[in-house]
Amino acid sequence: MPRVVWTIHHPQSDTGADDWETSVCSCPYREKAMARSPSRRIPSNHLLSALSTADFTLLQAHLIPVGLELRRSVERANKPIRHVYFPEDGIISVVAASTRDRQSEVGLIGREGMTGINVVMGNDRSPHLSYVQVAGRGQYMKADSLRQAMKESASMREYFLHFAQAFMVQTAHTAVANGRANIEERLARWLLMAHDRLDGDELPLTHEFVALMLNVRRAGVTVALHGLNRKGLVSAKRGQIVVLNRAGLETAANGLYGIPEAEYRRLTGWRTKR
Amino acid sequence: MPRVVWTIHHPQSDTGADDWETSVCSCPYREKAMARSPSRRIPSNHLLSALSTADFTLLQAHLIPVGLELRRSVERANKPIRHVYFPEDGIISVVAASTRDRQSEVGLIGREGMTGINVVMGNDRSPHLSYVQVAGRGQYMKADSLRQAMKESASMREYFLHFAQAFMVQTAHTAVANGRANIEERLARWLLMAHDRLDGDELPLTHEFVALMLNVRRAGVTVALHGLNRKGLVSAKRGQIVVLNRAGLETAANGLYGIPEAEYRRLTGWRTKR
DNA sequence: TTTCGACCGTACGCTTTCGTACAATATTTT
DNA sequence: AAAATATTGTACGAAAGCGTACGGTCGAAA
Repeated sequence: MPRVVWTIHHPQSDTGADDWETSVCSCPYREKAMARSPSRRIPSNHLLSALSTADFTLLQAHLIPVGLELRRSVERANKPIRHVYFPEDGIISVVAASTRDRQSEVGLIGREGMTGINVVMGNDRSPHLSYVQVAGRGQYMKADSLRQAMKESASMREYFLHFAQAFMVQTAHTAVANGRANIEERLARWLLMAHDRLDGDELPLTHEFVALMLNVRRAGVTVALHGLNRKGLVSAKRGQIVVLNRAGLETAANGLYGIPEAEYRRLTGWRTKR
Repeated sequence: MPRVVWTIHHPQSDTGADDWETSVCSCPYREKAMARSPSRRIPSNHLLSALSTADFTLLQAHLIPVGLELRRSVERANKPIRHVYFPEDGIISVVAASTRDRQSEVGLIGREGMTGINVVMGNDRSPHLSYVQVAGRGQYMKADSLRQAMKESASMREYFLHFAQAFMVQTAHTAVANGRANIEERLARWLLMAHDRLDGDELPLTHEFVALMLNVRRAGVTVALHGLNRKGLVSAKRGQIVVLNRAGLETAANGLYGIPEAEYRRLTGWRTKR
């Protein structure tokens, strides 16, 4: 396998965090929260928008809008976690590294969640690393502030723990996918997960990049993508994959997509795209 | 793939739970606990033995010794969890099922831990199932009693959450192993994990059985086992695999073994065999 | 002691994926 | 506009693993 190429072209990485305030979240939790407190400025991160007003207030002063630039390192392996991120657009991926050249994505976090699960679970580090894989924007805050807020609010702590549980299920299904699915199935699953976490249907992804995520050859992704294309499920331009038919992709994922998503729904109220 | 054959021969399954009181745990945590309260009857489950006397007292009255018979179902997918188990010998495995015939082991629990992580995390169910994969013995209690105890003791709750975190790391590395390792490497990893959780060096496992765990052909296990045998790391009889050289197996696992184990150590104090 | 089923060793053709390579095209830089 | 670079399409032999099958052996039950 060739060395990882990190100078990947990502059109989205230019946009920065300028327009984060104008973004729209159609999830019903937001409407409810709006009704509770119309003046409250609610970020489109699902966890933040679903918090009660009281809980959100505990966090509000600590949250800082931030652009998630491609490759920004969010957590390092076995180093103290200083900040946690609540993405609103873009993807942060969690990677387990057994050796330096044997890394593998084990989970993916976007607008449905947060980084720093270990902080939520009462710890300060983990052997995984995570970094921004698709540029976007979000909010972040000091890990210590989060700890303080969770100490003050049991409901917040419980809610974030629910998210952690759903994330565990995602990781488990990554293991299943790696063990028992072919490239096309895994690609379908990954595209759906990315689609859920990004604005629009056009995903700014190169084949090389997706290959990294799936731990397969770049050429393998190209071929699998042609397969999905032939079925009319996606179209592809240079550096871009367009989702045309979500339902079809779910079929193509052959049971690998859906169970973790149902857990996100059940435990945190987050709905994926339809 | 032929339908799962569950009538596997397991010598150990006869022994039942008769001798659980006589088993010895050499972990230093036990010694310490003994010193604190010499009359306290400490199970050889690591989590239980490492609890403070006060915390253990909260659980003690609820714990019931139990034989873990092969195939006993411990948790069902999406069904309320009624009991949690603290194994002392034997292996319980956690399985994610994307479809009925596409199951995959995502984690493995023995004397270092407990089932019911979801209960610890404030929930009552999970989409995974778990059942006894290698017969043994342990203690179990009602999930509600555990909830009550955790409500009364923050330190217990935190400690069990630490275990849950280490378990997450194990799951993540299962994903890595499934994605990037060959059969022999995965076999070495799995044997080490099983060895850590069972008494003695003789593991009562058939090839068919290990193949189920690793999601590979039975014949693939046979061949891989010969590879390890040729290197002098294991020997094998009918229905039994004997670990001869742990250090060698760790080398053979090629980086796939060790990181989760270090987390168990760091977060819960559990030491694997040497 | 014999019988029978569980378990293990081995083989063969097939499929998937890999590693690698090279050319063609799109985009950015000079 | 030309050059450099990034990205994609495609190909080919090699390797790993699969599905399947069959015979041999061990151990438990009759």
